[in-house]
Amino acid sequence: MPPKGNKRAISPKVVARMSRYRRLLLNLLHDKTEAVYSHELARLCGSTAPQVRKDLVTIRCSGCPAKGYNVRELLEQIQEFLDAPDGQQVALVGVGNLGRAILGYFAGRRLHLNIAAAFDRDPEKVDRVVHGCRCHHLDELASIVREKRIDVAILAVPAAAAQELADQLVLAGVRGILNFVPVPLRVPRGVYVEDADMTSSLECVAFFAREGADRQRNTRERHNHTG
Amino acid sequence: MPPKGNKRAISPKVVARMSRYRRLLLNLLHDKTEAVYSHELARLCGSTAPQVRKDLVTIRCSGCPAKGYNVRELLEQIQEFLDAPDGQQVALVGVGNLGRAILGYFAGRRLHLNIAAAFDRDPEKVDRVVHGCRCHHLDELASIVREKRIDVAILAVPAAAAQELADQLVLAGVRGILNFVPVPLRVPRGVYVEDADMTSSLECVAFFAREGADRQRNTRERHNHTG
DNA sequence: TAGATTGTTAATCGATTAACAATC
DNA sequence: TAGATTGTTAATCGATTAACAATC
Repeated sequence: MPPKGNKRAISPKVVARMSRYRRLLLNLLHDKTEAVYSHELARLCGSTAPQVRKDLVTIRCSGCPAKGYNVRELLEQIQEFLDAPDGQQVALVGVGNLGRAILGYFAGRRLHLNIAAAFDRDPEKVDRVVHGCRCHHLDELASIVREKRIDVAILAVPAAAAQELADQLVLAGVRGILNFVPVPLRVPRGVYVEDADMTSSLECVAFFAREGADRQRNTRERHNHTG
Repeated sequence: MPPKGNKRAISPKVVARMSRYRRLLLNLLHDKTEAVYSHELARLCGSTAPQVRKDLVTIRCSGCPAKGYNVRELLEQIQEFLDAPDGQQVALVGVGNLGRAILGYFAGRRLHLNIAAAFDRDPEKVDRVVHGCRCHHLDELASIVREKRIDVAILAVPAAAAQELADQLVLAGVRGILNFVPVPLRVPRGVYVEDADMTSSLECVAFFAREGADRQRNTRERHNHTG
């Protein structure tokens, strides 16, 4: 029995969809579109109209039957839902091939998330600046995480070091980890881990490429009769 | 109503878990462990014993109450389930920061999946070899995909080019796409797409780091009373 | 008003979890 | 036999989907 509390629980899937709605709404705003219907948003993000409406109700957004949803209003409410008022600081742990690519990837984007520090054990990397982010030695992890009030971490280290570093991160105050290491992390309650295991994902794609199964989203396409 | 057919459908989640079991079993084999119980596997991969047993039943693996599951046998059956008999060829489309990191990541691993070719539009990258993989011009995509019998693709290109390239890939015979581009791809039925949207994942982690929600897996920890 | 959309409430679907007989 | 595990069958849970009254 989950505690439920006074608010209904938000599932990771809902948050991920919010993130996608935000991106689409930014595009629509850029195109000076003033209002959207749920079925338009659904088409743009590969979902369904009822799903979109339900998501928007979840975060107390409302539209009107005549015009749909006001893009600017919707965007503001989704931002308010997704973003911390003062932004959030992120640490990258592990500056190998993948770590550097991740830095480069996020450096280009204007997120409310800021990669405030990177960490590695390799002296070659320490004190260098990669894609605008300073790399520190792992020894400084706890102090810098505390100092910069970092509460999110991206873990991209060798498998053998993953659990130990996760423990250190949690001890230092990190409450969420995006885990690129193909190792299941054990974390205390209250800490959120999302696995981004590329090997597992690729093997899954290969399996269905071979076996020819559809994922559910494709099945839904039938309902989006547009044009 | 999904067609169901004569075999029960396999869900992506099951396949992803199989991939994780495989990795753990390889470790166990390396340690010369001969047999495992479901609860040991469950602990190692952050799942539950009934879940593991059900998964193994799904692919017709059986264990015996006295010894659990034979590691070597289990591994063989999971390999048979996951891997194509003759291997599968993969194309990487987009050799930017992320693309190169992906190449480096998979180059180190011995998978039954082989990244057979990379593609980019940039003349600077064409004909270069990155992490052991030759980079071709996008113009050659269709011919090389057909020639090398590639049926899986990793998409890591700018958002604006994603849909067009996905269309080309599908036309050339690709049946599965691992999509790192934060754009929903429209593909015909029978083509499987898995989204690996890092921005969305990171925003999700940041949200729960702030809101302090547990993911379900953490809740399950209570059942694994070990030691 | 008529047509289309919103947002709620109920129904369906699937996956996870629990319970238990069979097995070693 | 006794204790623990396997694998099945039933129950629970949550999320998605459908149905419909309210709204513009």
